[in-house]
Amino acid sequence: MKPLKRNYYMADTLSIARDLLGKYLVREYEENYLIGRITETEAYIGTIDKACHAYGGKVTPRTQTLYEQGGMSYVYFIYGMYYCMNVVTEKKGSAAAVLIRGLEMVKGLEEASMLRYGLSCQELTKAQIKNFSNGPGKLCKAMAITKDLNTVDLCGKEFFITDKIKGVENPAFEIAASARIGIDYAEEAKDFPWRFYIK
DNA sequence: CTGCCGATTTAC
DNA sequence: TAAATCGGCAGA
Repeated sequence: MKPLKRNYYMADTLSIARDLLGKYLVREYEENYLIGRITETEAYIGTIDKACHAYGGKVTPRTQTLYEQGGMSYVYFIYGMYYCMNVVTEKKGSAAAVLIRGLEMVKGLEEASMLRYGLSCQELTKAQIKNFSNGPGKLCKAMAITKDLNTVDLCGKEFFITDKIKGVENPAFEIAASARIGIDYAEEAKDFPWRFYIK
């Protein structure tokens, strides 16, 4: 497994958000690998986007990570109980990122199932399987992604994204776009078609 | 220090 | 449809 390199993340944020679909988020966790295929993303671009935490150049302890160079992780805590994981994009000083909103687990199922539901994967209902990691908070729970993984360099070996996993097929897919979820407060930005997902 | 709000999820 | 649950942030 070869992590995507730094230059991959220094590009245009919308292009990266689309291109991350079908790639694999890899997390080394207690001697195992938890791996999920990315199925849904959203772009956030501070300069022009009222939904971005760093809109208008806002700097706070939390948003500092968004100004890092592309390829860093941005993990934040939300609604008192969930984490969301982003990939920081563009050059240092530019606040932009891609939120990972959906995964299809391809490795580490048993461990992920314990993390997500406290159950062995054999015990899961159809509904639980369907809802396993199809949301930003859910996938962070399934992969044990917490604030400890904020501002981690995804060009490292323990937590990264790659385009191929040995023994795992890369199915063809079509990309769809839509408005982003859960940002009704963001005025004109709420309609930007910056959500991308595999049909 | 106080009070409101949130890039969500789940239960009712 | 609404509760859960608490850190982040702005304003006093």
